[in-house]
Amino acid sequence: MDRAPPNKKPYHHGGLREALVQAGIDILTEGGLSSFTLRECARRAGVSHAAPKNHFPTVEHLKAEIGARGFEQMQRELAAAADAAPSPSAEGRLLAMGAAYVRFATANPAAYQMMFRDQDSFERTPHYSAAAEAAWTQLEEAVAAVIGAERPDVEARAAHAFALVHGFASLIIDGRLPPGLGTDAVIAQSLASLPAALRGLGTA
Amino acid sequence: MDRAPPNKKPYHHGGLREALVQAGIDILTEGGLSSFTLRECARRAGVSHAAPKNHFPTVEHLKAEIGARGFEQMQRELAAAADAAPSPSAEGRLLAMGAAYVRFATANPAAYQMMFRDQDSFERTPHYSAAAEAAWTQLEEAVAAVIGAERPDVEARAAHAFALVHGFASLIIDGRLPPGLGTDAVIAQSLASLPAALRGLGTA
DNA sequence: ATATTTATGTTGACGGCGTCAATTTTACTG
DNA sequence: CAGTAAAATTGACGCCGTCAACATAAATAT
Repeated sequence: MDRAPPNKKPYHHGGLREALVQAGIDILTEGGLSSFTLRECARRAGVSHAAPKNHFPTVEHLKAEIGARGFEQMQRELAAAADAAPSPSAEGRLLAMGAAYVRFATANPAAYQMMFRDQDSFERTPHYSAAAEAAWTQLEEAVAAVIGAERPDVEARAAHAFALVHGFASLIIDGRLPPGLGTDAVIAQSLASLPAALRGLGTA
Repeated sequence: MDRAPPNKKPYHHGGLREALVQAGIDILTEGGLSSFTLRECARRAGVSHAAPKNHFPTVEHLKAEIGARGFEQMQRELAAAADAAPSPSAEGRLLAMGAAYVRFATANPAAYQMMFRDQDSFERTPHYSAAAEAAWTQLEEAVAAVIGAERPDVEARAAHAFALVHGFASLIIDGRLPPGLGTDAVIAQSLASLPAALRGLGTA
C-alpha cells in the first residue's frame, strides 16, 4: 500500500532518497558547507557509502536536490513576508521580500551557498531548474508590480533588485563586510532606495 | 648576488613560493576553481607534492595568497578605470569603477571566487587582510567623493554599492541570471541609479 | 677550510573522499 | 512459486591534503 514515507519500510531502507536529503541539510546546518560529504550523508542515513548511487548518480545530483529544496523554502518565506508586510502596497511587499531574502540567506548560509554556488558541476536537475526559475519569477512579478508590468525592462530591473539582495547576502555570509554593516537597519536603508531606483531607470 | 627570480637558482628551486602562486593562478584561469589542487600546483612548479609545505603550511595559506593578489590586481584595474572615466566627476569615477569591478570578476571568475569564498578556512593571512582592506578603502573613498565624506553613513552607503556590484558579479559567474541580463548595458543601467540611491538615503 | 646548523625537497605513508564493479539481499511480478 | 528487477554491501581504484622521516644543499660559525 504505502510506498514512500510511511512507517512501513517497503524496501531495504524505505526512503533512503529522502533520508539522504535530510541528512545533507542537517550536515549543512550543523557543520557548514565544508563538512558536507556524500559518505557522511550515507553514514547519517545508516547505509553504506555506495548506497546513495541508487538514488543519486553523483554527489552533484544530491546537491542539486538540496539546492532545489532551498529555493522552494525561500520562496515560501518570501511569499509569507510579502503578505505580512506592514504596507500592503507593491512597494511594501517588495521591500518585505528583500528583507526576508537576506534574512533567509544569513539564517541558512550553507544551504544558500548550495543553492547558488556551482562548485562547477552543471548537473542541474529538472527539479533544481524549476525551483530556481520559480523563485526568479516570484521576484520578477514583485518588481513588475512596482514599476508596471508593461515596462519593457522588467527583467533588467528585476536583475538589479536580485543583485542587490544577493550581494548583501553573499557578502554577509562570507564575512566580507566590515562589522556592523550587515545589520537589518543598514540593509533596510539600502532597500528603501530600491523602488525609486527601479522606477527611475530604463524609461529613457 | 641575485637571490630570487634570476636565471641562477641559488636554492633547490630558487623561487618555489612564487612559482606555486603563479601555477595556482594558471590553473584557475585554465580549469576553474574545481581543478585547483595543491598537488597540481606542485606538479606545475616541478616539485614533489610535499614541497609546498615549506612555503605554505596548508593549502588555505596558498589560496589566501592568491586571493590577496587578486585584490591587488583588481584595485589597480579599478584605479585605472576611474582615471580613464569619460566624466572625471566623482560620479563618473564611481560608475567607471563599478563597471570595471564587474568586468574584472567576469574576466577572472575563478580568481574572484578565490578572493571571496571562504570555503570555510578563516586562514586569513596578513597579506590577504591588507589587500582586501585596501580594496574596501578604495571603494569607500569613491563613495565618499560622491556623497560627501562628512556624511555619517559613508560606510553603509559603500556597503550598498559593494553589494550591488558584488551581486551582479556573483550572479553572472554562477550563471544565475537569465540570458541577456549580464550584459554591460544592463549593468551600466543599474549602476546609473547608484549615485542617486547613495545620496538619497541616510540623511534623514 | 671544515664542521655545524638551518632551510629546502623527496619519499612514503595515512585516512578521507567520490566513483565504480562485483556480489548479495530483498522486494516486486508474472 | 519462480524469475526478474531494485536496493544495498563490500572492496577496490585513484585522487586529495597532511604528516613524519630522511636526504640534500646552502648559509653560518669555528
